Amino acid sequence: MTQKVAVPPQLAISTVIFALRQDEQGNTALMLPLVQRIREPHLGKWALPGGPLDLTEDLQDAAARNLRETTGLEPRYLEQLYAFGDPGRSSNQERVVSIVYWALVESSEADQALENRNVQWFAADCIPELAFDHNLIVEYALWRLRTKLSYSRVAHGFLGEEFTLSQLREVYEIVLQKPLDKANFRRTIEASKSIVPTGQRVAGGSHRPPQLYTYNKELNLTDQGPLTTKTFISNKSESSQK
Amino acid sequence: MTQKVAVPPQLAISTVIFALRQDEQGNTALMLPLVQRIREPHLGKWALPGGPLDLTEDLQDAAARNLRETTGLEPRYLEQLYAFGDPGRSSNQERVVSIVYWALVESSEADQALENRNVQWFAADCIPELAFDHNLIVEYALWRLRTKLSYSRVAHGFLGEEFTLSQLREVYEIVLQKPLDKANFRRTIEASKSIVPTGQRVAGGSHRPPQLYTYNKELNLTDQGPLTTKTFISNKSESSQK
DNA sequence: CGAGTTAGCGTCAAGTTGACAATAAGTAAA
DNA sequence: TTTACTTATTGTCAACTTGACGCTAACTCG
Repeated sequence: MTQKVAVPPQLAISTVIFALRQDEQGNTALMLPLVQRIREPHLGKWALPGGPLDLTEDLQDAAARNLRETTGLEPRYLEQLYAFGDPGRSSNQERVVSIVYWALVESSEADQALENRNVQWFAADCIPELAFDHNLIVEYALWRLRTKLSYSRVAHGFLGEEFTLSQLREVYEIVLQKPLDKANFRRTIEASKSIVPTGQRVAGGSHRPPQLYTYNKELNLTDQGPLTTKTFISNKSESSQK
Repeated sequence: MTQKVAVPPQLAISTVIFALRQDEQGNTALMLPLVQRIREPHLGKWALPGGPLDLTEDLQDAAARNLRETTGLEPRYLEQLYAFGDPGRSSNQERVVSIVYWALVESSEADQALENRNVQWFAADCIPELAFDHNLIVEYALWRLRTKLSYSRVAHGFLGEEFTLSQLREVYEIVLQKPLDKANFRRTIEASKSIVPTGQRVAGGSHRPPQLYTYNKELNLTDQGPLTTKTFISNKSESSQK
């Protein structure tokens, strides 16, 4: 085997950012932002946002910064996905180990996210050929999102502070790509105690006004990794006020 | 904030190795090997086996090597756990990001594992104060093992090629620390299709001879990380013959 | 006021789960 | 050889969960 490298493995952080957003046809779809590479290797190809790790920066902070820098948004949910480190996944000149995070951002904000020649949003089920092993990474992140949605309560990462059951169900339907029974969905969610009615209703629709709910902050969702890792489910109140 | 480091973050691999083994009282217990640190920082404390990443080595291979070097054993199951990278988790002099794997080794072999002044096995529920953040890591690995045992079929990582349902149930009972109903356990496992009867029985006990089973190799257990990562459920036939 | 629309509740059958009783098939003692 | 004992394996039943689906509630709009 040839000695390919003279420098130690590089460490990088990348982030798979999910949001529900309008696609070209105006339908709400699960989408993610990609950046176009402006240098070799893989110049010109689309890739996950990411970059090297700052020397004194926490891994998760780096992922959040990363997200902020490419989209201008704050994560509502952020969790480590996996560390990818195959030799040769980057190029033969250098070895890069990427610690990848996945994030959810609020849909209402995602529509105003940065977008330009270098940053573009793609529908999750319609991703072009990406640089490096990023197609694999996106696949895995998608799988994790879908799996986690089913057994955990991460869906509110897409929503604002308050939402109706229908909105919540819509999130599930779009992400899982299948229709859910209204009544059973309500039953399941209510049994999980993960939401609390605010007492307010949404007037204005030409139908019975729905209850508004908030997420139950008492409840510790499920694992987001080891416990010391700071829990990253932001509330509106923590970040900037509208 | 002070500039603490002059060199880039170091990359290390560590492994949490689980086996069922006889403890001092002769009971079978969930145990793991630790190594004593022979240099600063944390000189003298117990720590997870691990070391720096070889330049051209796959992450998972490094974990397996690691395991082999400290215990002399081959992993029967190996999966990435998490990447730990808090600045300051190692020392103020250097920053180390550890990619941690967890492994299962076969119980029958684990009893013959290497053990000396530098390597010692500890009961999982009785771990001393460890170096770095390794107590946290062990806690998390334990949580993952227990969770995964319940919804996935990793238990055979502790067993040989053939085993009886009682042996399998004993693995569950020891790891989950609670008794399980014989009949219901059988029903659940059989429904999962994860085991296949070999047709052979174990004679010799003063009771009805039990069936022997093998794991169903057709079945892809569950996620061990992204799909390209080589699946690491070794069969006896792959490694050395007894 | 009636039509249209979504919200929210109720019901039922099928499937799953936990507790536990009953039978099977060996070995060892009487 | 028969009986006692032990674990294996099968069976049953009630409680709970899940999916399918219908019905009523409460709005707006024409």
